[in-house]
Amino acid sequence: MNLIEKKTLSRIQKEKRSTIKKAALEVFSEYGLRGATLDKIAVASGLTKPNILYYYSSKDQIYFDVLSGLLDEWVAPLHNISSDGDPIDELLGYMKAKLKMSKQKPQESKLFATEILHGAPLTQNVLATSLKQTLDEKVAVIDKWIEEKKLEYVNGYHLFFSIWAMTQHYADFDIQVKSILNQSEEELFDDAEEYLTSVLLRTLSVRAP
Amino acid sequence: MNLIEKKTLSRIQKEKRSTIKKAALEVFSEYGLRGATLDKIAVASGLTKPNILYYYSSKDQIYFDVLSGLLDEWVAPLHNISSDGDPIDELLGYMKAKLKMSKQKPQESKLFATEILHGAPLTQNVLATSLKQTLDEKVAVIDKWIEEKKLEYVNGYHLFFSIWAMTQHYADFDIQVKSILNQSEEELFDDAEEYLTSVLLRTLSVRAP
DNA sequence: AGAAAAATTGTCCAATTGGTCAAAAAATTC
DNA sequence: GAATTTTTTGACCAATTGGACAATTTTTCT
Repeated sequence: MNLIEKKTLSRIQKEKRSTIKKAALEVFSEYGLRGATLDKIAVASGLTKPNILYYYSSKDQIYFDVLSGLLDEWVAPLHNISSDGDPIDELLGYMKAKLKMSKQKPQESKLFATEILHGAPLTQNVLATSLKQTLDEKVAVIDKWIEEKKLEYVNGYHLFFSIWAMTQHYADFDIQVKSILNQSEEELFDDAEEYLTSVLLRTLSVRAP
Repeated sequence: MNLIEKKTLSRIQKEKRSTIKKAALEVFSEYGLRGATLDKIAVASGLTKPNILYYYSSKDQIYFDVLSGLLDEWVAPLHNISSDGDPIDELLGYMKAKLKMSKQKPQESKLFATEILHGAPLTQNVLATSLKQTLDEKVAVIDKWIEEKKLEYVNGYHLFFSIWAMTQHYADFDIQVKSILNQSEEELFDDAEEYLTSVLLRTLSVRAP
């Protein structure tokens, strides 16, 4: 019986797949696709290697499944940007949601970063279609706000790029950040939020001198 | 004869090591340390595998050498920030220098990013000492500028983090950026520079509303 | 309970990989 | 130009790795 094609998964199947995915996220985010081994995933999950291969047909399949589950979650906060709201509130809220994800889900952020960094072999499709479409919509919202004089002019695409870059930096490069700042994670992210809020506020609400 | 301990390298040694490093940078930046293989480096360099191992005692040694050469280059622009100059000119200049590096040396940026992302096994020392020291100095310069009222208050550390994040994003995540924007590299980096200049100008020169 | 299906595992295999080594080839030195 | 040193390479090896598979155990269904 091919598990992949089956529609309803049993309790055990759901549990074990979830266990495997959780362990795989740990291992993949630390070592990348090629650096991760089935043995490491086996140890991390408490299962045997053949048992893992009973639930997934290959290492690549596990990687693909983990990453797929991640993509939606990663793009989700974008959908919460409402064209009806106050532009600055909406964009500040988006930044804060992204920063929160960096704090609470650094492994996911790192896995995603590694994937893109190494050429997005599995996700290039999604990036060029689904993500692009969603982002185009949100940039259109920004352009509309600008036209309605609710927002100073700003390049929408690069605005989103910079929000992604600045917020994810605290997850992806945490080692660097923490080796420079000797703070608790709480302090660090509080300072980061204060700084990013300030940057965004100034960028969005003031005409360039 | 142990090449590592020899002080003067022959012409051939210099050439071959340089060839190997160049090829290794390509391979390491695309696949990471663990994903890169000696065979790939051999093909990319046009040398045989044992010949590579004649010049470097191990794959890790090559990686270490490539990364070491990179670190200085990567931190270098920081040194050009002069406390005598105009704060905004100095920081804008720094941002532009970093953005230029992202455009011209994406492989180096990606290799560095991968290293940090995966826990900086070889560079954590340098980060915590040399980089931290240099950055501390430059943050002190910023704090001095603020005290002298030449600059509005800004968190110096997070300012640098955000400059790093925003500029390196265009190299490290180029696949994502390019799958969203269908522009030539020239246009893309021109727009990026314009946007980042605007963000930085507004961040540095205007009191938050 | 007993049959059938699903889950688990020990054992094994072929491919890849980092690295060795002795011999050959090329360059350098005298 | 012969001797010596340096460079290059083909052949090889041991370890790791992704994965196959048959046998066993556990769960599910009637």
